[in-house]
Amino acid sequence: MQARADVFKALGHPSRLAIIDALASGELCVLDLNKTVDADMSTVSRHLAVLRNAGILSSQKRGNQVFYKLECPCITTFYGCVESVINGTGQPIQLEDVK
Amino acid sequence: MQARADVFKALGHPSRLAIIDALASGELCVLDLNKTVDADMSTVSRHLAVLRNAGILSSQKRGNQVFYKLECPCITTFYGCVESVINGTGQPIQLEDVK
DNA sequence: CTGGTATTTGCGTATTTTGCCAAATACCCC
DNA sequence: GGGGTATTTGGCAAAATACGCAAATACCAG
Repeated sequence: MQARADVFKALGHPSRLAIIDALASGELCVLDLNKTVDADMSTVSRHLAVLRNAGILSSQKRGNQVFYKLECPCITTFYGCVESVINGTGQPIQLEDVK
Repeated sequence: MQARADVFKALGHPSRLAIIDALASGELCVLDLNKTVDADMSTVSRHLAVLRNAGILSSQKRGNQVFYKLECPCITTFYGCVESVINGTGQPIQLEDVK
């Protein structure tokens, strides 16, 4: 249960979701990812470490750079469900609660 | 993107996952949930608020008590994928990286 | 309205997360 | 070896989370 929570926790940051989005179309190096995330490169590197430690990404060093890859593309299939949560599909959500 | 992250963040705590598990079979009141979670009732209440604010649960007050219900049962379909992340199914995960 | 049960909220504290800078490390090319 | 690029790590401060206790609130029953 803690292990599950760790995976979700790793997904619980906008920058990390942006990284996953970027990696959905193929592997990228840190510098590439840094262009899409708008944070210090060291910060991006730490986000990548979080995702890698959770098992969501894998890394491979090639020459000068480190390439990251989505280890589990099924992650992106979550989004449909997450969107429905956000939009309140299924049941009305009290908007003042969602805020 | 922030909204997505908020949903995942809400899922990123073992007690909250336990709550979702318990609610998978039907709605329950706070006292019932408190039995399955092992934390102060006030803490459980706060976890419930987090899940509700994320749109994952809805609440309905009936008489003396408040019943919580899974708003989006598709959440539990995440688990298959999460398990595969945990187990490293799909692609080999370097264990020394996952640590 | 009084007592009792169910739930939430205020508050203080401990812990975790985030993010930057600067320094360290790794690797390539010359 | 020396310089340059790519990435990670140490250290620190700010912000967010987690959690228990006690108090507040809501509601039912008598």
